[in-house]
Amino acid sequence: MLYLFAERRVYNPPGRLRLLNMRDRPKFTMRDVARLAGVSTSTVSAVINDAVPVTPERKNRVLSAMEALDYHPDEVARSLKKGRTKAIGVIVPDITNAFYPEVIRGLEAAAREHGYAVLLCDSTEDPANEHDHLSTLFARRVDGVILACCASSTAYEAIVRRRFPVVFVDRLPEALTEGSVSTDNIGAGHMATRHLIDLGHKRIAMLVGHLGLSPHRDRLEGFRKAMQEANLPIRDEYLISGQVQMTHGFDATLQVLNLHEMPTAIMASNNKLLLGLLQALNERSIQIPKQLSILGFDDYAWNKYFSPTLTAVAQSTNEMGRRAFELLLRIIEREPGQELPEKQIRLSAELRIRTSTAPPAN
Amino acid sequence: MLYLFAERRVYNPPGRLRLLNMRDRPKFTMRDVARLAGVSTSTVSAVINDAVPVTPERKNRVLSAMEALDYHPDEVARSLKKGRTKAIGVIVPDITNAFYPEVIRGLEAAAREHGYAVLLCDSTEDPANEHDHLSTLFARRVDGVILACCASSTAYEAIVRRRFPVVFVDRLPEALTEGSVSTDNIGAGHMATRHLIDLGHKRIAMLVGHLGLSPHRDRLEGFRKAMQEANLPIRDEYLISGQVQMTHGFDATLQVLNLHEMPTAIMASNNKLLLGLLQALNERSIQIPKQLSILGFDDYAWNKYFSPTLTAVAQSTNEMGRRAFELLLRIIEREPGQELPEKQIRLSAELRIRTSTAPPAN
DNA sequence: ACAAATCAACGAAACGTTACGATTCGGCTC
DNA sequence: GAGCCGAATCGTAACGTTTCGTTGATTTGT
Repeated sequence: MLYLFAERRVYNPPGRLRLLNMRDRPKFTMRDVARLAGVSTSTVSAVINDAVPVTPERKNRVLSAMEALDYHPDEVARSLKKGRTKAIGVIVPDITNAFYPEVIRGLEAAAREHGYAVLLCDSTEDPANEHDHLSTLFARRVDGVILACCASSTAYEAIVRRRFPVVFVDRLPEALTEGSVSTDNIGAGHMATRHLIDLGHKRIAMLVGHLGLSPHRDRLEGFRKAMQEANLPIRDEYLISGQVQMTHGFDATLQVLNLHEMPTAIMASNNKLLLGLLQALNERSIQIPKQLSILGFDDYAWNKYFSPTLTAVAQSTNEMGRRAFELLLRIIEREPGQELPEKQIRLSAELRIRTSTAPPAN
Repeated sequence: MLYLFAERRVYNPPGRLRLLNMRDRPKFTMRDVARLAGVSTSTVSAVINDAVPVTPERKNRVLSAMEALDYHPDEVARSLKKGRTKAIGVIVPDITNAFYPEVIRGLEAAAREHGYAVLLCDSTEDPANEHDHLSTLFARRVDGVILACCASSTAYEAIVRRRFPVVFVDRLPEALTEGSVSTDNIGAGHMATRHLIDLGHKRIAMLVGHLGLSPHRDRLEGFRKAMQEANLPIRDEYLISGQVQMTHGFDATLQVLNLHEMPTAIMASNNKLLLGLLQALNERSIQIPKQLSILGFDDYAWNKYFSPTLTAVAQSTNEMGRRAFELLLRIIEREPGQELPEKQIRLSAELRIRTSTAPPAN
């Protein structure tokens, strides 16, 4: 029997050279370490993964052999063998929107603490890109995905169909049954509106953003709730929905300003719409907050340096990222039967009152 | 001989079950596709990689078998076999600095066009983190690395020692011999200073940032050059260096304002220092540009909405990312002997003049 | 008509790990 | 001293691909 295996060598096609794919310096493998330490590869593996006990003497021999050869286990081979890559995919709709880098920072730190790598994808608000990214992430066998989906996303079905570990952040698909972490946007919208109502505003407009995106839909719902509670009329011409970029904020603002009864306050449902709003008001030389109060969602360092300083609803971006990863990890590691204690996590927002909101003029 | 191999089966330890590591639905492999299509796995491989010719009839059989099983090649196995992962690592010092997401967007788009995935790492300006990230990227066998290094980085030696494909972006290590893409920061500093000089400023201060970082060092050099050309004195007390965050900008500004002969203009060497500068001026109620002109590096959408609007030097962030990837790709794919036509790429910056700079008061 | 060349397809080894059954070796009990 | 046990170690198959030498079948050249 030993003979038999020895014989196998004979069938190595002769004259085949072992080609190194490394550019120059040969990389060492477990086999080299094993040879140098005078043990089997299994022992080296045992030392690396320290699951199985190894006597201290041998362990040291292996360790110093690893040291001597500057050996580092090949994660690719390990992934193939284990069926786990220790990598996750993250898809965001627009990495130049300052909101997402903050989420990513939290997420990446948490991932790294657990030895996970992050594959970053930017869908540029295009469902086709999102779909492509998802395919390549699947092909690369990531252990899970964190997804802030874009409008008309088809990702949800694709993922659920495959029962792939996923956590949605910020933007959630409708009829969600998977894990998610998001801001309590209904509460946030309510809180923001309530602030304006408390100041005495009755005619409040909102640059709603895209109704196909859950944060915007929810903030609108919060707005409606607050208005109804205060018995204030909700006027359709004050609610401008559409897209989420700066130019849309600009156009929407002009549309509102051209109404023959102008609102006394305008809220913008994200930071890019807010910039468009500011641009339009600038152009029309409208004074804030004398003529008009304004309020935004998403709060960044520079909001404090606009003139006037901007009242805004701040989200816990860093925590959102961190919690999203932690939830994903639990989903990845759970046993088949096991259910999760909490799947839909909602983070509360915080209103930061500055000088862009004030009681209305009249 | 055939016998011999047939015999091997016998030595399969009996009773060993093939464990699926998939959660539920079994994933299909090339073998399944081959069986269904009635061809060998090599033929399936040939179809997938279409390097070797395959007759149309078989090709179609394979294709429809792939379709039927919803088969997607396992990139992990492919990577192991090929010794190439089609993945690159990107290390940035601070992803919440709006500069880097813009670079990343360009980079990621270019990478995706070439089928490369991006492993994102944030070193949070800490060389120890940077070093860790580099190790895990090596272990994961990425094909190359794009690196914006942090101060006191030790990455350079580690990479050069291993002869690992790398492109530095934005922040370059000293004595660089590897590929790089960066802004012509000397030119940018010169251009910015020149603009202030042309307006009539003679006493110009600069929040220099960190002298261990090439962009800051270079912008200072540009400043010096412009001052010398104009025969203006360079006063040490007007050049405050140190760290690069907002608080440092704030402190540095106060330091300058407390001098008994104040400058008539201040430049901030990055966007975070600029925010600190604004905060300090706000606090001291100093009017811009009446009492003081200010100018920043890095230009973002919101710079247009500060009051006054901010004059700034804009960099080609997107292009920086794209070019960095393209250069890295050439390095990865080059043959051992071959040299590269251009290794150190410098992108020119653009001065955007707005209302925060004006002739000095007196 | 036959050797040589071309071509598509196949089979098996190999990439660098891990998993797991088999083996070895003390130490213990009776 | 035979028999047994557990712990440490070993050897090999397997993960899912690609690579490449080999094999027939078909075409080409003379």
